[in-house]
Formats: sequence, C-alpha cells, structure tokens
Amino acid sequence: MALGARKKLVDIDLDKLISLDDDRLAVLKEVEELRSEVNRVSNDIARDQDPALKIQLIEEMRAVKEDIKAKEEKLRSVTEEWQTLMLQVPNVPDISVPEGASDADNMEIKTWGQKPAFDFEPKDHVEIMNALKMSGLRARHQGARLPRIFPDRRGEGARLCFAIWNYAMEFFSDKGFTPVIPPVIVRKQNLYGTAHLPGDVEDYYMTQDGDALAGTAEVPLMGMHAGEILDKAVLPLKYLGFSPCYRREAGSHGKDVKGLIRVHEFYKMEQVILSEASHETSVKLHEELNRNTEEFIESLGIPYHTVINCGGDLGLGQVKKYDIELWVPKEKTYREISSASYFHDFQTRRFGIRYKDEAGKMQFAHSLNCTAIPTPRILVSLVENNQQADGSVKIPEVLKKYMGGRDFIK
RNA sequence: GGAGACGUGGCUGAGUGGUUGAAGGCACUGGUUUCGAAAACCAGCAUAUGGGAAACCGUAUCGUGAGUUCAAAUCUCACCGUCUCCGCCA
Repeated sequence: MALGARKKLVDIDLDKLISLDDDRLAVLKEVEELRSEVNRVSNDIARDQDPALKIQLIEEMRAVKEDIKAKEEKLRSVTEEWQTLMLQVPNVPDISVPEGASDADNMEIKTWGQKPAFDFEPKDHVEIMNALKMSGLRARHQGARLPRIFPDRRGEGARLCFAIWNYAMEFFSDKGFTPVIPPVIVRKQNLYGTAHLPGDVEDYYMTQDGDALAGTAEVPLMGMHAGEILDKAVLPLKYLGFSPCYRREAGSHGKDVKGLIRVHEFYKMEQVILSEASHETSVKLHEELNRNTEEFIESLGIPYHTVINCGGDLGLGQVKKYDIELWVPKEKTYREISSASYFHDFQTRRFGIRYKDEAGKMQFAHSLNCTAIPTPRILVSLVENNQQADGSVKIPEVLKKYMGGRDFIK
C-alpha cells in the first residue's frame, strides 16, 4: 500500500491509519462485550418470574447502559477519524504503470495515422468553425482564461455533433453496449462511490438541495446498481452512457482553454462496465474498452497516439489508465480525447455492488470505464485535420450518411 | 402545493415491546424416488464485522439517522424514498 501510494504521489500516513484501526477494534470489542451482557440479562428479565429479582436486574443494567454510552461515544469519534483516513487510501497501481509526476511523464505506447501535410497555411478550429458559422466562438473564447459560458455549436456545427452521436450510438451498440441516458443531478454519495470525492469539492457545481452536477456519466451509471446483488450471469454489464457533463475546472489554471478544448459544459458518451471480480477479466476488458475507442477514432480517420498514464496522473481509485490523444495540426501536438481505466473493486466496494460466485460466496464486482466520445472536444481535431485549402471541411466517410450524404461542410 | 397509505431476507409476504435474524410461500442447493426427468417428500439456505485452524461463538443489520426502554421490526421524532387521489404543468 505504501509503495502504491508513493507511486501515485498520494500523501497518506498509513502507520497512523493502522494504529487508529487498532484503537477502533479495541473500543469496539469493549462495546460489544457490554452489549452482549445487556442482551443476555434482558433475556433473563423476560423469562424470570420473580418480580424482586427483575427489579434488581433492571437496576444493574441501567448502570451498564451508562458505561456503554460513554464507550460508544469514544467509538464514534475514533471511527470518524478512521473513516476520513480510509477514504484517502488510494488503490494500488498496476506494476506496468510507469513512475512519474504528471501527464508530462505519460508514456506513448502507440501511434496511428498519417498526420496531414497541408500545401497551404492551416487554420485552427476556431477560425475554421467561425468561417463556416459552425459555432458562436468569440474573442473571449480564445483567450488565456477559461470562459464561464462556453460557445455554442450551431448550423453545421450542431449537425456534425448529432452525426457523431448517432454514429457513435450505432458503433458502440454493435459492440454490445446498452445505451443509457442517466440523470446528471446526483447525490454527493455517488461521487464518493466513484472516488471523485473526497477531493476538491470546488470542482463540482452544486444545487440548492446539496446535490451535484456530475462531471461524467460514469457517476450516475455506477450509481444505477448501488447496493444491488447482481446475477453473475448478467456480467459483464456494458453500458453506453450519454449525458451532459459539468466541470468547474477549478484547478486547471488556464491550461488548454482555447476554443472548444476545455469547457465547463460538454456532452460525452461513456463506456462503463461491471464485470466479475477477476484481475485477468479486468485487464482484458480494459484493453477492449480502450481498443473500442481507438477503433472509433480510426474509423473517423484522425491521427492519434495512445499513452499509458504514469502513477502521478492516476486517480485515487484507478489501477491503470490509458489516454488516447488526437493530433491537433495547428498546435502541432496531441490533445486528450479519451481515458480508459479500471478499478478492480475500489468503486464497487463503496457502492456495494456485488454478486454471488460459483461457490456461493459474495464478491464485489469489478468496474471499468472509458470515454467513447466527447463533444465538442472531438470537433477540434476533426475539423483541423480535415480542413481544405478553400476553408471547407471534409466529412469523414462514416459520418456522411448522417450529414445528408455530403462530402464537405462549406 | 394539498390529502392519505406504505418502506421487512434474492423475490413475495406474516409479524404492534421480551429466546424474532425474523412464520409461510417462491426461487436456489443437496438428498429420497425415477431408466432419466417432472411432480411429490425430506433437509439446507441472509449480510457485514470481531475472535477461532475449524466446529462454532460474540456484535450489528427489518428505508436512513437520532431518541424512549433493562429490552425495539414493533413506540417517538427527523430525513430519504415509493404508491394512490386532488391541484398545477407538459
């Protein structure tokens, strides 16, 4: 655990946690012994017919009860402290995860596609989309600060989004995913379940009722089966969630804010899987999830590379993560478009999602998730890679039938 | 927004203060029977946690949390949720 935490650069005092746990168990034992006595004597009181003896026993138990109250209070405070620390304990990263502090240390493991060679000066997506009236991108959307209200997509821009959604719906349904349109107003409890919390609460938009707007469909989709005991035969459960996503991006410090790269409100299709509790299965499904999205991007013909995320770039619950990053010609760099991670039973323990195995033993399921497609971020690479000398944008073959059979947006 | 009803194990459904972790049924598991199956009959069958090699024992759990009591599924309060009717809206 200590090595795992160090690899993730998570600062946690495990020795303190262990000693807190010892304290907790010691007090718990005392409380349970006293409760046991009360239970035993209470039964005697019920059975015994002698009124005088009854009164005596009741008096005795009254005193024991006071004792219990004091010890329970101690148990409560120790447990609270213990719980707070427990929630900060990270899942152990896989041995194949490279060391590193930030996304700069992620390792490229694959590249695909031919980067476009333009015989004209290429424009960035803001210029292209403005010229084609695909969005209401204004000056304030091009600055160094992330605008609170983000640009719309209109006309061909809106149509292109629907084309992508429709195509993605078909593509991922064919791979056995059940489409779900989940609620995005979620209880905070669900954010603890997915291990987005405890973290920075400032990252979430909250409602007057204390609920949060989810930053990804992963949150409500995982919550769908909270507390359930699943039939093993239904595993793996594969869902394709489609939802708006809300992120305050409180800690992004003006990074990647230009145009449609990073926005507070976007739409995302997300692959979520609940599987049997087997490391081998998790690994297999993880590769599969990531491959699904790679295939999807390949079918759109956009050059990309895949990286394996380093320890410092992993979330609290993630065992391993791949990011797919698409080529952005104008910036001459790759931009993240997808994240595929698996969690073993880290999330399902918190949600209480279980099933009975062949031996009749209760098991916590494993969970995984991976971006299918985010809009509008995908538009950045799609538009820039497919731009033509005349300012038009070539529509990828697979999207044509959703764009009225046309070849270009002009 | 108004009025009422209700939340019990994988499901269904009894249970209004005292060996009730919880009757009965369904489902499931094992057995008897059968050439095999069905049916029938018999037996078993909640979860978490602490101790134990195990058998087993302790504790907690009847929507959630608090309270009353020697003792709570059962009484009180708050919250969450479901259902029905009315109103409003689409």
